[in-house]
Parts: sequence; C-alpha cells; structure tokens
Amino acid sequence: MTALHATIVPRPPFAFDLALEYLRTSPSTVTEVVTTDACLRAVRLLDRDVVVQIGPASPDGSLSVEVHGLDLRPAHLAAAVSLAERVLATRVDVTALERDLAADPVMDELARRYRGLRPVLIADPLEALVWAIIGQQINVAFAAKLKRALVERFGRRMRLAQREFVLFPDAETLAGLDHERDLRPLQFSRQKSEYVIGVARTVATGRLHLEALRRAEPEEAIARLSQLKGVGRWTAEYVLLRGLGFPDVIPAADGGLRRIIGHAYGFGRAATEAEVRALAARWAPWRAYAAFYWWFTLQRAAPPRVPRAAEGAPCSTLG
DNA sequence: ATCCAGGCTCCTG
DNA sequence: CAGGAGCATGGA
Repeated sequence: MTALHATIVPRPPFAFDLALEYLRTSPSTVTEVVTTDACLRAVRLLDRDVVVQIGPASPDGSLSVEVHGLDLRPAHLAAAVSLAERVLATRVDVTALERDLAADPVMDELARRYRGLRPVLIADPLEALVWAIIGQQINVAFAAKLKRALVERFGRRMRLAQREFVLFPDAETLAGLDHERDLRPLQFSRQKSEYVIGVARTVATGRLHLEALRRAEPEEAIARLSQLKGVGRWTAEYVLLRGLGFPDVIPAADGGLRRIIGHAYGFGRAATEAEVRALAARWAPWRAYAAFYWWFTLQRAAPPRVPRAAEGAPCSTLG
C-alpha cells in the first residue's frame, strides 16, 4: 500500500467544518467515513481501487488530500485532487453569492448562517442516481437502509489502517443483477429494483455517460436523464445537484423542500412545486446552493441519529 | 390500522 | 398538456 498526498487551497470563503457536518449527518452518507475532522472514501480512480482522505492541512483553510492504494502513480494523486475539488466545489467562486441572495431576507439569513458551505457531491454520479431512485417516496431512514444493504452486498471492500471501506458497486455489477433474485430480498420494491438495474444497464452499455452530462445545459441534462425508466424530473434534478455539481438547479417537487419552504415563508402548509419554483427564481444562479441550505437545515432540525455501532465498521456513518 | 415518506408511470379529459 | 389514480414498501 502506497500513499501520496497533496494540498489544495479552497477559494474562500470555504467552510470545511460545515461540509463535514453535512456528510456526518446526511442519510446519503453510506460509502463515506467521517471522522472528527476528516472524510474518507473508497473509490475507483483510473485503474485502481483507492481510499481518498480529505482533511484540514493547516489553520489557514488549506486541505490535505491523501490517496492510498497499491502501486500508485502521480496520475492517481492528480485524479484524487480533482475528485476532492469537484466533490467539495473548492474552485467555485462564491463571492457574489451573498450579494445575489440578499434580495430575499429569508435566503439572506441562510447564506450568512452557512457562509462557505457549498453543495457536497456524492463522488460517484451513478451512486447519486441510484440513491435518488432509492429515495423516491420513502422515508430517508429506510432509503439509507436500502442503500447500505446494496453496498454491503455488492460493493468491493478495501481495508486501510484497521478500517474497512466499501466501494459503491459499479454499473457493470449492478447491470448484471436480477431484480427478483438480488434486490427484492434486500427489501427493494419490484419497481425500484427494475429502475436501478435498468439505469445501470443503460450506463454499462455506454448509452448514457453520466460524466459527460456535466458539460450539458441543465435542461438538456434533465431531459437526457428523464428518458430513463424510473427517472422523473425530481430525480434528474437531484442528480444534477448532488451527482454532477450543477449550481443552479432545484428539485422543487422535493417533499422536504416544499415543507420547510412553506413554513419559512409563512404559508402554514407545504409550498407547492410551482410556489417553490417561483420563490427559487430569486435565488438564481445559486438555486442548488439554496436547496442544499434548506436540506442542511432540515437535517439539523431532525432528531439525532442512532449512534454508530462500532468505530471502524463499514458504512458506519449512517444513522 | 392508518398515514406518511427526499416520486414515477400511465391513463384520462 | 394538465391532473390524478394507482403503485410498492416499511416505519411511526
């Protein structure tokens, strides 16, 4: 096992502590391991399974990026650095954000509260897509249980420093599953089983290249994703936000967003999707940031999660 | 038991 | 093209 390391300097303001808090408390956090001051994750980089660790490098805000694996070359470190920069959006210039959001007093307050927080990505876009499908119309705790079961059953494992890591299953693995035999026993509904395997097959056969969607216009990317069976607008927008890093999309149909926004704007009820879209127009070009702030607020208001079973256990960051 | 949960598909009018 | 029924599943 070799280790390479580099230092990156996020564009200020950057709040690594808030990003870490998000990861620590988010139901989507299954393949990541979050410690008191760092985040680790197993991922495929180039031709290697590696563990990437991101943590504070010095009090000035710079971050250390370490990559651990077998026979690593400089190219693996470069890939790890670009992964870290993408997942944490460290290179995004947010200096205009506070000014842009100040017109809306409610959002202005959130922008100040979460200064330096950017939407934290799920490192693997396919993982983001599968997670979004799993999360459709069920409570997030159960969705997290399903994701954990999927990862533990079909993900490759890695061991590093007494800790076990699991890679999210790749498209080829998921494409080879049988929904009755493999996913129903994990408590997936019949339709979600078919959706997950169907999108994996589309990706595995090369008919959909998720990474390439990053360069598309948002509406084009949403249209492409929506062609997949089981992927509607909410799911597509979620993938753009959490999987691909689009800064200005908002899943306006999201139940959690509708509830908290309806409450925050004094509707006395959940806002409708149309109302969320209308309000969100004022948050452009930062609508993904706004959505992320709301989700973080919901997460913080939620009751504390079940304590992790055992330090070092795989997937132990999920409650 | 009943309602709800980070929706989607498919079918009406 | 907007609106709604029906759908799966487990948890509170």
